[in-house]
Amino acid sequence: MLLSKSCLYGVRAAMYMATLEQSEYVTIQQISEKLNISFHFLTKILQTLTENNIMVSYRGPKGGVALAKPSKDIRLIEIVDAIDGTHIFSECIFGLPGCGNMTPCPLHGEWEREREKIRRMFSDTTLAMLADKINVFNLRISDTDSAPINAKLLKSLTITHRKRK
Amino acid sequence: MLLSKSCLYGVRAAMYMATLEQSEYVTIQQISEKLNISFHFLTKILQTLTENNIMVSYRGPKGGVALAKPSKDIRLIEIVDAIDGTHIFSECIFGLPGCGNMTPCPLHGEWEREREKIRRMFSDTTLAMLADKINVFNLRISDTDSAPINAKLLKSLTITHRKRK
DNA sequence: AGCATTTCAGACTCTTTTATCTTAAAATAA
DNA sequence: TTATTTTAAGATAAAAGAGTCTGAAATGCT
Repeated sequence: MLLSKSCLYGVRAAMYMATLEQSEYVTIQQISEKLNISFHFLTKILQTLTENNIMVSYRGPKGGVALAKPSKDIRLIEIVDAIDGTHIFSECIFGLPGCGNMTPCPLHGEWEREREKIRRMFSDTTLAMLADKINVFNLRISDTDSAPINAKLLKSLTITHRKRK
Repeated sequence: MLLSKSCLYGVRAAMYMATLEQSEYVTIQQISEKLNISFHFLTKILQTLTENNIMVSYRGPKGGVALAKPSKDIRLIEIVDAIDGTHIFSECIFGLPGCGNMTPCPLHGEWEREREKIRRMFSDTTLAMLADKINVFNLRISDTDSAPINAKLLKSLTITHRKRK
């Protein structure tokens, strides 16, 4: 698994909040129920995101968490970096410490290119983009509800979105 | 980490054996010392590879393990599939079960493309190719010995190898 | 002020992965 | 046969990841 479970939960929570697109606080309880994630576990994860200024939190009644910035200004890579760390995208594919341009492993160059593409995928994607897709196509974000969609329609969007870059 | 430690160790051991390119058995003891991997742990990993017909083993004096086929006929993907399983390259990036073309997650299309490229990287690479690189450029395969190389020279090889496809 | 609500902080448990240790089994050579 | 070398197999231990629980701190409401 490329991303840890904590990271996946954090991303999914952030996507959910982006789909609401409201300036009010949402309780972690609500998010955990909607996404079918353990409340206490999610609490810990979202704490990390508030520490990293991706979310803001407020205690007490009417409290909860909210995105710290408009969803169009939050990129997936910020969340991944905050929770799983930046090393994912600098690590040797064979786990060799010190693998780099000067002392490369046999697949260093190839993997460097691939992991850079993945990183770009994460940094090219904003929460707003994801939220749009989720709303327009009723895409799945939880592991419980299924959301059968118009696959052909989605494909066309995906390609368009790619070409724009 | 994309690949488990077991998988990394298995790949490194296979690469090492490919650099020797001899038809005789190599003891796991020797491999573990050369690559600085726990002997008993490596033994278990290589057992998996013999079960999957990637290596053959022989007990007793003069025994050890050997590649089951010429190194040019063994592709990296075989080792990865044998140890970490094939699910790596079919998994949803957000870990959502059932994510697919009919019920996709918001990044399904993008990730499907990337993971397919990674899989291709593994299936395009044979042990012989890796062994060649290691021998010619004295590349590192262990975490102990460092092997400073001619970076510019390597880069040219890497690009050539890419263009051939 | 007192109470209910909600995040925060830390300790704790459970599970999986990683690693080690011990003994058995197989093959070889003397 | 017997000693030796080596993989096979299983039990156990350590570390990391995933998840749970409890109490404290902050906030709003009555």
